[in-house]
Amino acid sequence: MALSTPVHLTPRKKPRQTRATATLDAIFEATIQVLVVDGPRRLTTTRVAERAGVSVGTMYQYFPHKQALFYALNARYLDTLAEKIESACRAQRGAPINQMIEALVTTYWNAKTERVEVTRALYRSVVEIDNEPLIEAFSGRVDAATAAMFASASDAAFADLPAVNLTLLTTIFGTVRSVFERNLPISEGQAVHRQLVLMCIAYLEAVKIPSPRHKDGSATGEL
Amino acid sequence: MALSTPVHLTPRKKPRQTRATATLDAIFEATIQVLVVDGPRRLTTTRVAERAGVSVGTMYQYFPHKQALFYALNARYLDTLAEKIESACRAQRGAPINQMIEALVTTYWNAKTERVEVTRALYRSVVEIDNEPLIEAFSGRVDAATAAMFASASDAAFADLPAVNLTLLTTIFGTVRSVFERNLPISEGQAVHRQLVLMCIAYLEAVKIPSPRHKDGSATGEL
DNA sequence: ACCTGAACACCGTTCAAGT
DNA sequence: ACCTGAACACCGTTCAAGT
Repeated sequence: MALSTPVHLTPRKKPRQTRATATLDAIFEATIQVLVVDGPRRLTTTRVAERAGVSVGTMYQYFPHKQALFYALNARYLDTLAEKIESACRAQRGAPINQMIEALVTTYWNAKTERVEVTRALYRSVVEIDNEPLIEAFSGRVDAATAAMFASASDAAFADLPAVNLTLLTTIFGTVRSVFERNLPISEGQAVHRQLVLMCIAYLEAVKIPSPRHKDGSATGEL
Repeated sequence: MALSTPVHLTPRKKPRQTRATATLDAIFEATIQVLVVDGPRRLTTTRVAERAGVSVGTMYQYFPHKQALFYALNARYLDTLAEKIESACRAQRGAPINQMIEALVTTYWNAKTERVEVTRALYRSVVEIDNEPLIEAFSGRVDAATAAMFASASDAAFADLPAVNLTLLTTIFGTVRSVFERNLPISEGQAVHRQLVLMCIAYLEAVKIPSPRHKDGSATGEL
């Protein structure tokens, strides 16, 4: 289930003693703090080490370079996020499609807005790393989870499920990111959140092939 | 019309001689090239200067620091992009809403995919700078242009135009960014493009207050 | 098995000197 | 009015020495 990682970005060692585990946690925590307070550009290895209460040398025992630190941080974060989405999708199996969308958007939204500064810091830290493998692994997991969910919808089917699935995910993830990038106030963010749900529902309504037990027979899927 | 810029990010001087103008152009061009070829992390001031055929000192006559270089590059880019959107919106005044959406999405899409590597490089360079003022200025211009366009639609009106407008822009911009971030192949990108148009149209259909001369009277705006 | 921190290479930035 | 490039401070990374 863990995200795959290219060799050159792998942590140098796994901690074997409790002292080492504590050190690793301290380094991660310090990285987030420095990222949030000083921003990615002023994050120096010395500063992170200082804040974590270890020497620079120690950091380099666990991470071959600064990049690897950001990489590991994002891997951790995306792993947790993918798990949340997977579990939400599992919980929605067989539900009506509108409820699925509502659950998906809200799960993602809440995960991102839970700790706004951390999310923003991570969005910005991503640029420092070659994050394609991370994004790919994350996308693969989420694609699979949501596709399975949509396929199980009680009131709709889709002529080209992969395309619909990809469009929905790209739209939802992108919209949330856009809200962060524009630094929208919470109230406007919430408005966009609600509108986004409406938008996804309207889209699905337009492209779905209604299943027999559903009354509405308005639109046919045109892909 | 130009984007406003905080003092500390302003170029130090405007070129007064033709030689200086050529130097500035060379620096911008070199920056893009290094960005595309080596990536933002390996972009050093020396390397840009070398590629531009000037000394480091010359660069620092025009830009007080590396950040300012990225900033100016993005300002230029966003200025051109805003102009394209504004002109597309002007051309659509009074048109039916579906055609507006098609034009808006396609204008933005084409501008971003015209030179894919440059777009990607700029997306990545943004993290190095404090780009909030840039995004704000750009968003302000585009918000105004699209809001005016939608308000002039021949076949629809909206109960809460600002919310609809914000949602559409956030969604379109975010989706395009997402496509780049996921590194989707062109064919899938095009598929998402088409679906995105469908999605926006379905959304507008759901929230619009139809104007009398339009035949369809299905949905009422629910904001 | 894990930690330290001085030492080295390289990059951002400056400024006295040039045309 | 514009350009040069050696010089300086600082940051990423290493490694010999410590517990």
